[in-house]
Amino acid sequence: MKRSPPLSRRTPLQDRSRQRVERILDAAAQLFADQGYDGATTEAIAERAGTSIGSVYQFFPNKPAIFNAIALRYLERVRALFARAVEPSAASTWYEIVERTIDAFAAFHREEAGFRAILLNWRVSADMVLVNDDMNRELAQRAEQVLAPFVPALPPARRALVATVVIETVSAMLILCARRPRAFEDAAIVETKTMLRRYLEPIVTEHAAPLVTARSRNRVNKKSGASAKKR
Amino acid sequence: MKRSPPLSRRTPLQDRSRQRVERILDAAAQLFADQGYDGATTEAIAERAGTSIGSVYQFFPNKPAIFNAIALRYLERVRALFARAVEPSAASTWYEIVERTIDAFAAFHREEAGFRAILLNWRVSADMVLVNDDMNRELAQRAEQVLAPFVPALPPARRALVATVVIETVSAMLILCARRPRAFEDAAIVETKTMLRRYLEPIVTEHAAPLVTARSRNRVNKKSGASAKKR
Amino acid sequence: MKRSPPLSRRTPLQDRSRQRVERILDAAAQLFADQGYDGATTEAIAERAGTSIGSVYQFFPNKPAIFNAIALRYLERVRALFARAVEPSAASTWYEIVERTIDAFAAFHREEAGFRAILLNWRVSADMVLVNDDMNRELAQRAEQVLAPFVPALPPARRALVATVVIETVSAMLILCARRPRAFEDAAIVETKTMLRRYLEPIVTEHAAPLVTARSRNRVNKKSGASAKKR
Amino acid sequence: MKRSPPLSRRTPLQDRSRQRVERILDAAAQLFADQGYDGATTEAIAERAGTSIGSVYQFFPNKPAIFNAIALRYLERVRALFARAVEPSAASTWYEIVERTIDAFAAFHREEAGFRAILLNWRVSADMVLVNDDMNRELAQRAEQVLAPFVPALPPARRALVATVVIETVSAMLILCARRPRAFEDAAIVETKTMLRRYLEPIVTEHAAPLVTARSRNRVNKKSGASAKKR
DNA sequence: TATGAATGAGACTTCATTCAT
DNA sequence: GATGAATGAAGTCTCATTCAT
Repeated sequence: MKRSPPLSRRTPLQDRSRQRVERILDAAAQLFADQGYDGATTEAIAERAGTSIGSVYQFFPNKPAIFNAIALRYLERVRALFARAVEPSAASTWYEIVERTIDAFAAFHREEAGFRAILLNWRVSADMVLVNDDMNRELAQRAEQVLAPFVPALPPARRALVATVVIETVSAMLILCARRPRAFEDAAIVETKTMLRRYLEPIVTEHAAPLVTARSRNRVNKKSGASAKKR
Repeated sequence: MKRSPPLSRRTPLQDRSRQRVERILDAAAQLFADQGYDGATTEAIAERAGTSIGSVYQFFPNKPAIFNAIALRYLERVRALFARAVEPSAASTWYEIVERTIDAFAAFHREEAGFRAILLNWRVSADMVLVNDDMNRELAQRAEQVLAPFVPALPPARRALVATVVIETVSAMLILCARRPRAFEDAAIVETKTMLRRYLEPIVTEHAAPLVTARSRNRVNKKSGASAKKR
Repeated sequence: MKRSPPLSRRTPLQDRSRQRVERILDAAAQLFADQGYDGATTEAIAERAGTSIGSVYQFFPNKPAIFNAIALRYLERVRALFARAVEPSAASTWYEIVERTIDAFAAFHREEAGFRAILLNWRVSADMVLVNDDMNRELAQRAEQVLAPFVPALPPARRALVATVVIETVSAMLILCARRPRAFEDAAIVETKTMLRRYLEPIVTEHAAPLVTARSRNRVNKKSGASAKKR
Repeated sequence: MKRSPPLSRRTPLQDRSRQRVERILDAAAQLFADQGYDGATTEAIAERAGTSIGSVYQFFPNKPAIFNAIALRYLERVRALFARAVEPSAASTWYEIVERTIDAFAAFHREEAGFRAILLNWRVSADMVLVNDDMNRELAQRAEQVLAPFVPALPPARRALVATVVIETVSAMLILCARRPRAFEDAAIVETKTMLRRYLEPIVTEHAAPLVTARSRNRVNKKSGASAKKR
């Protein structure tokens, strides 16, 4: 009897809801960036999102939950960003991957004020889950996997540590750059790349393969050596 | 009543004041460490300091000022720490200095919960000054000076950048360690030292001496070596 | 579409509406009983009624209206209850009627949690009408009529007062019993009956008949059992 | 050194606090009476008390606590009222005590709007403790003690029940009177006294003493009989 | 100067009610 | 009619800061 497609009725509603949620998150991210977490009131978030405070609380139980949702949303983008940067396109040396990844993240940090806001406003207390640390942990795990083929002879524990050091270093440098003029950023990124290249090169060379022939070892040396010379 | 010699009276008074201020800062640092900045109410700080909220406001205009004062107090200790670690005792290679400094800071981070609290609770907004960034900036400047004799041929701009990268890297790793089990810390410090050694070694080697062979001099001269010599 | 005979269509519609209203009232009564008036949200009422909040507001202009409707619904049942209890079946003495009525109401109170909820949640403010007071007022009027034949000589004003006192007393005792263990209830009802018998007996005896001889009046005064027997 | 009497400093503070608390309770009682419990906002209470909302929350953790405090304050007065009414002044018959008590409570109900507000605004939910029921329970216990000497042969359980019935009856009648014109009240009180006299008289007579001589029984009879005749 | 009661702006949150679909 | 997302007024409560004693 009520055969009219329920989806055609539901879907726009759900779409509107989703849009509303997105608008709330956008507004909150902007305000967190402009005023800091504390400075952004839930009322102001609702207003900037063009909705009512009641609607905000329909979707989020409290303010930290909004923060968490933004962080989660950025985590998705960060995952995609990372996946794209490290995807094994032809002829990628390990250092090309490192460079590409750093550049991609630098651009992301530079363009996404909301992302910087999340990184800068994270608190130990206040019900905030999934933050800086967690994001970096996940990235480090993915970096491990990317690193693995290049250093098959490296013990997993050390490999995890190396990945963590790399990720944390890049993260720290990018957060630092957010507080410095643009000119600094460019130079700092170059420097960071240099540091990581010099750090990783011996590791890759030494653990390139559990048993390597002279030929393959040479090949490896030439490869990384060449890219290293470029800078 | 106000007849007694002002000095003999003043001094104990000032002493008492100073003690009170110290007690307030100690209490606040502990509470910031335990509950976070927001979680620590001014009332709680006063109570733990064994004084009244009114007295707290006699010495500090507002809550961020307390935070800043703690940061400032730690800055003094950090300065001393750094000065001791880098002081040119006989036969110190550049790498020995780096290691000593890292070890000293690692111990400081480990033992001073209040210091960690300052680093972890710092906010962009909220009138908080002179933390993390500013401290690191100052440390970087001092590191530059320490570095200088080892790399006389390094252009000052690059030297500043290198110092900044080193300081920020160490800082980031120590903050990371604050959130990880102790076992991680030991390994991570070793790794960090390795990274910095590999990063700095070529820099020191290449810009080691003001007097170089003609060939190397030529290469150096082409690239800002002159300005380094003047100094 | 609106071609079908209005009546045949109307009736099921109205039936459905009526059912929906009943379900809403049932749900609300239960929730008022369980959570109190304030604790029962309109949303929860709609949900328990298996309908939507919008539909609730199709039938009731606001929350107090729901409360009032429940009260009204119970008033109907209370009327029927009272009517049945006092109906002049053969050989009813006035006291038998009193007892029967008390027993009937006690059972009703005991079994109808929703009814107790109405009595306990009624407020002076908040647009609540027709509860407790109004219900008791109406019952008192009916009680007057029941009482009348037994005390034809009692001035109407006093008769109204007596009826009110009786009704309010029973009402108070039953509400009290709602908060006490069952054992208390049984004893309290016996006691209440005793009190009302002793209270009413002299009244009935004294005003038994509009015209009495001096002799009969004297006789009656000595012992009121006679009047009871007469009926 | 700081020998100045601390009490002279403290006491006025405590006095002011106490006064403030009293003012808050007065204001709240008035508002509960005027607007009902829900209608009285904590803000309005603070304003009428000539203080700030913050101060209100310094003394009371939440709104129900204010209600409870008022109830408690009235409980004290009710205790005093009851104690005075029943105190064994010379030549008090049991019925004189009943009458005096009812009159005292009637006056209290009539004059204390705040007390009526408490009785009318009590809720099942909402953290309200010590209410109507509890107050009546306590009064019933005291009434038991008052009753005891007059009915030494009455089993304690029945005595408790009788006391409860009496207290609840009076309570119900006085609450009823609060909603009726003054003229009604006067008549209703007379009627209530009559009912209670008729109810209690046989009880007192029958259980006056476990073993009584003819003389003492006569005395008792004359006593209660006399007072009964007065009305 | 020390105290802590008092202040009150403003935060978060709830829920009765409306209204577009 | 039915639905339930959206609304926003209004509530309770916290806590940094002030100020009279």
